[in-house]
Amino acid sequence: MEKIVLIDGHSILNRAFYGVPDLTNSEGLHTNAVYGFLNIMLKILDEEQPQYLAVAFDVHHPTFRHELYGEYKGTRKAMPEELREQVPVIKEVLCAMGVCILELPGYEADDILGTVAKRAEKDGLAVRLVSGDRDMLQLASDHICIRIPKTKKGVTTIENYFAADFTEQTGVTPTEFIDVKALMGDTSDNIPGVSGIGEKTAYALIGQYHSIDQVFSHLGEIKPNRAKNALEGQEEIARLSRTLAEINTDSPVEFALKDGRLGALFTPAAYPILKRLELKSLIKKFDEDSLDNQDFKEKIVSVTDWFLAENVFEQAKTAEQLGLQLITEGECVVALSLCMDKEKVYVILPEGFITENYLAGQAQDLLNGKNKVAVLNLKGMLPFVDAQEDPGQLDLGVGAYLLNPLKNSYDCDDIARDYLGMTIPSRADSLGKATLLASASEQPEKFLVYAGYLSYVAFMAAKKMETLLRENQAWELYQEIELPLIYSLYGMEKAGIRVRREELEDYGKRLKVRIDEVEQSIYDQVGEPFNINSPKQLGTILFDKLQMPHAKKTKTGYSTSADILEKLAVDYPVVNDILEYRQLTKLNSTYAEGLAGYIREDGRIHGTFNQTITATGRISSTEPNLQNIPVRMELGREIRKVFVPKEGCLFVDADYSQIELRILAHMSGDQQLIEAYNSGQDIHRITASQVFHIPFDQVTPEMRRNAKAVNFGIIYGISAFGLSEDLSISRQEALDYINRYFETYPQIKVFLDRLVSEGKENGYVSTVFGRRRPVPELSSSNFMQRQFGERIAMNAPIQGTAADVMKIAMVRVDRELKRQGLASRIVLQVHDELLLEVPFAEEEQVKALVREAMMGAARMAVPLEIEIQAGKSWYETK
DNA sequence: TTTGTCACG
DNA sequence: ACGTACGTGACAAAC
Repeated sequence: MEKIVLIDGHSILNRAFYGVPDLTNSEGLHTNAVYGFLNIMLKILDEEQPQYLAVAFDVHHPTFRHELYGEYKGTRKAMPEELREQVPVIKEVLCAMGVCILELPGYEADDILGTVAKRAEKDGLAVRLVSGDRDMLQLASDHICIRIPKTKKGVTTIENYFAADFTEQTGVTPTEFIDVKALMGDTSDNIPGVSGIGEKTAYALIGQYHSIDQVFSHLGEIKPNRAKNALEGQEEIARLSRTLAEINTDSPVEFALKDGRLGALFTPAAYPILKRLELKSLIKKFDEDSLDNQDFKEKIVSVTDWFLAENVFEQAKTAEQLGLQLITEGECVVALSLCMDKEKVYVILPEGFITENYLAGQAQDLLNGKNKVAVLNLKGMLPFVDAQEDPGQLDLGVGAYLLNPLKNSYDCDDIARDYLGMTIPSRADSLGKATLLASASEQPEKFLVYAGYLSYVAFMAAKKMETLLRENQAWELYQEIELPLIYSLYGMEKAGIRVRREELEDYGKRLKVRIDEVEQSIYDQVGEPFNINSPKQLGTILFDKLQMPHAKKTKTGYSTSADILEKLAVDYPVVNDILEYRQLTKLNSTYAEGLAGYIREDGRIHGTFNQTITATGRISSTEPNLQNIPVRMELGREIRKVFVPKEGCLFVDADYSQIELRILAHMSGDQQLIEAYNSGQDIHRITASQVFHIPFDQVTPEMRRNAKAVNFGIIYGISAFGLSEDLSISRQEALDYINRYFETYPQIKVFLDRLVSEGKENGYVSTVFGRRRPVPELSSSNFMQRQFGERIAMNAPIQGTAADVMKIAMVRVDRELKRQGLASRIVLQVHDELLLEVPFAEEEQVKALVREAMMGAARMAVPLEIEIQAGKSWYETK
């Protein structure tokens, strides 16, 4: 028997929207409903293996039901914007997949589905009708099965109803269900029903009399009296309700079975759409070979002959513009990809006389040459080439980051999609999990496509990127800050930082001794051993077994975070031990053991500094993260003793003092705050004195602490809730603080309001140096999201300007070190702090140089103060 | 792979 | 009624 699957489009989209957690692609487009819809559809198709498929949608148009009954709502219910925007998207996807879409003005999807289902049943097909809406159940029969997906905790189960299943469960037949609904009404569709008759009574009546007609014919004998009275005189309204509730199975829908013939869903047309939606698990289902890279393959010239390679490089040196990527892995050069016109791409492989060094040398010459060279990832090439920064170098990854810092990657396929409108396979699409080296030898064809695209995309996107950067007032930012910064960051990575391995191990051993003690003590106090690091187990022990009061819950269970535990610690001594245990195991796993794994042969840790991660313009640090080495607690701070300069050197550590608050003063132009800074006094104390109208020398430590928290709050995009949490005060008190603050510094209020309205108007906010951060949250229909957007709009320009200033300072420090011929070098940047490794003899010179470079990085309405300290370890520089 | 927690600015 | 301070990354546990 052949089979057709019919899907109620809006209903399933709706189910998916509420069942799948919020999901957006990097353009800020919501995709959760589309994703959930496709998953449900694929699951059903997989189970049913039908020959035919159609999806019905409502059209925004009054239906015959509205004509009958003006109050009828049906499907024209309010839809959140996040869902509404996904309606055209799912249609686009289905279209591209070749799925038949049915729409009929004047009829609802239900009617289309009912009509097609009945026709198909008559033609002898098995019918599977997929909907989230129980109204559909009236269509169930021996051959029509209604399937209702339910999502609980992310798991989708599907309830199935043939006519018999339905009757068994409800006691009425599917057709009788229409009459049930007519009596009880439906508030969501606004079907009136008979007032006074609820669900129970409706089922009972129809179960007994089988139809509205019969109910009213036997009105006299109906019990209880309450029901009888309710029904009296309501025959007309009941019949109207029945007409509204009944699905029309004879609507003029044009559908021939062959229109619904199911073909391959993962078509080349669907590929770019799912790519843009960034639905990774679905993209995986595309068969790579069926996708069309044919045109591109014809452009690729694979070069393994030295003479040919020489010839190509000779040509490249005279090309005005070229795309280049040295493809490397570990210490190896895997290939060089080179493109100088849109018709040809060279992939040059190390083989015979073409050595890895030769390729690196050629890449170096091209980077240092006169031509404009576009690359996807300059920092990745620097370990292999000795290149100098040059205005002709365009790093597309960094460029794309400046144009939109919210993306989660800036790989070749991202650049191709966003700047060339091209859909090309990602590395994983082409090569899977294989290494580059393995791919080059084991799947050379696929490797050539991957490698070829790298320089091709760089070449093709370069002009567009430069134009866009100029249009966005980001060109100067790129040229003056980000490009030279690539070299600074590489310098830090290459330098690394020396770590005393043995002392780190000793530190770890000391931790472990104490961990064992505390662990045992916790088990003794609680009465049983358990995994203290498991929030779930810990929650059970504390809040179920020991019956401690649980203030907050996360979505999966009790919250056991430090701020909750700290409140409990007053009454339950064991909680203190748990907090200590947490602290100790954190230090041990992340720092003692974690860092040890990164120490290289040279006794140093060479982390990675990422330039294209953060939304605000800061850099980030990974493998390991050297920007979150403990400092606030003494025990953690001890770790800094193992970070030491090399022999003959000391550390010079310089940090900006309150750079963000100073930037706030500058950007807002608030006279009061500017004067406060120019007075040179303790800023939080002045704030306290001015906000609370207290003489400066009468400010108590508590007042100062509160003022400091308010200052922080302002920078984070103030909210009464956040401040109240931070200070453990009431919302009202927090609000009073904020109001007083704004009375004291009125220009700051004006400034922050301006940032929000600017963000709403432009869709982005900017730093002093023109770095932009889009704030799509500001146009969300969700109140929380919008509020979040407002905080972002207030914070990003401040945090981002501070990041800009620090980047400028780093570039200035590097240039001065070089100009003055010094051997000192920056080894770490921690947002407002620079750590330099300095030969003894250079200490004073470097201190002066760094001070000048950092303080002079930007001209502001308030001085940029720095604190500078030298020491024999990072620990000593505080 | 996601969640909770916690280290930093 | 909702459920929040801004920006990161690593680890262990749970899914």
